[in-house]
Amino acid sequence: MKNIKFEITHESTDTNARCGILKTLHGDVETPIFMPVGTLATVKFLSVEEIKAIGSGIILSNTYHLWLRPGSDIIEKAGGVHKFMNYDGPMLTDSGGFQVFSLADNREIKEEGVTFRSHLNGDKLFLSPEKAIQIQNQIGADIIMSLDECIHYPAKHDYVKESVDRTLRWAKRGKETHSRSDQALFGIVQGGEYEDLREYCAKELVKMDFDGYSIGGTSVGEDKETMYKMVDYSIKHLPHDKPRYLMGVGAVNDILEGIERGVDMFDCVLPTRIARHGTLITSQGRINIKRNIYKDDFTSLDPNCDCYTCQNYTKAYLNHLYRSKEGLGDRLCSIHNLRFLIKLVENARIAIKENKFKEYKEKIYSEYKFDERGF
RNA sequence: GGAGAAGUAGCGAAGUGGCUAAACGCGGCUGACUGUAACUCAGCUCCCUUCGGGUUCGGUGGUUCGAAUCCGCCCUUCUCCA
Repeated sequence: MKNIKFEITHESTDTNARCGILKTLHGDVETPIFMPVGTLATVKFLSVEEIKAIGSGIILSNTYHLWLRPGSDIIEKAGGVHKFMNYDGPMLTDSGGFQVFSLADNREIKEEGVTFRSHLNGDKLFLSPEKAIQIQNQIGADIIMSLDECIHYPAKHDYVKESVDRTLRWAKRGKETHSRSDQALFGIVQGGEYEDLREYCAKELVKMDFDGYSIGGTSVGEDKETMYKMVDYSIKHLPHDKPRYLMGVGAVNDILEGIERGVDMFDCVLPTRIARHGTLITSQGRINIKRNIYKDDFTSLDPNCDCYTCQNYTKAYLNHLYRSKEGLGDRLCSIHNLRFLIKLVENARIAIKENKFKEYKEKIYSEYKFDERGF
């Protein structure tokens, strides 16, 4: 049984952007795609029905977090993560590699794997590339990731080289461990901001022949221009006919820049996290709905948005929900932010098919007011 | 009418001679957030301001080198008894 199939349906003539279909056993996903993050087998605050209603084609979950709670055995016993959370669409799991980065205070990296201190109770945990795959086999997502080391920025060339070599050995070990033919396995390109290391890592991964390739180690503190270079350096050496996934990227301009460079998949916690913190992404830029000026603003968030929130609620009401710390606000704003990005990418697909992606990007940029840092 | 208790910044509440423009919490304002330890975190919140300065702790008059803190009187609120 073939795990996934990727078909390129259109290549834009004005940029490197392309459209495709990712066929999984839980349904087809049109690319480019933005994937909402549901770390603990839940996109925070949203029901599966709501996730589907916003047009989400595929969602993410996380190996490290599900391993700790409820435990991958429980998920396996439930019949896999799809059944566990009552979701029948495509799903992807991250390997725990990002937690090697984000829980850096509590871990030690060795050739064999990573020793963690559980962020929940301090338990000593050991995650190896084999273990990361075994857990993901138990969880049962359609697409799974190799364990990688996501490196801080900036990092010295020597260290990055050493780390990339280890990530490559981990990728190989993970691939040899992978036992489920119904799950696609992606390798992850690292290499920091160094062109030679990105190239080296990409080429070595391609030799191992993964089902798809992720670009990792971005949005870890570098400026945007550097990040785009990291993408350029990596993507250049990836096979044309395999999906490319830019991990952890979800700012409006970053998605558009990624698509322009030939990225097929994105995921990011940004839309859901900032939604919970009261920040909303609109076609005119970000707004903070908690601000006083929205207290009696009875217009909708974004006149151009077709989401449930914009169709039914006013800024004044959302402002009230946040001031009152009512969870409905977090939910409604998460729906909006996710729908905004999903729609952004849906329209990008249309533009690509018409060979007008560049024009599309420029139109978005002309309306969207970025702050001085580019968000 | 009598007996107690209390009045501190928008609110609640510490402080009971100098280290106090006054802890802390709430409320308010602003900002951050990119493969989720995040319904979180950071800053500001008497007035003018860059340093710095100016007015504060119910009112008023004292004591003291120095008072939100001690004393007198006045005002207000609460509780209990008649």
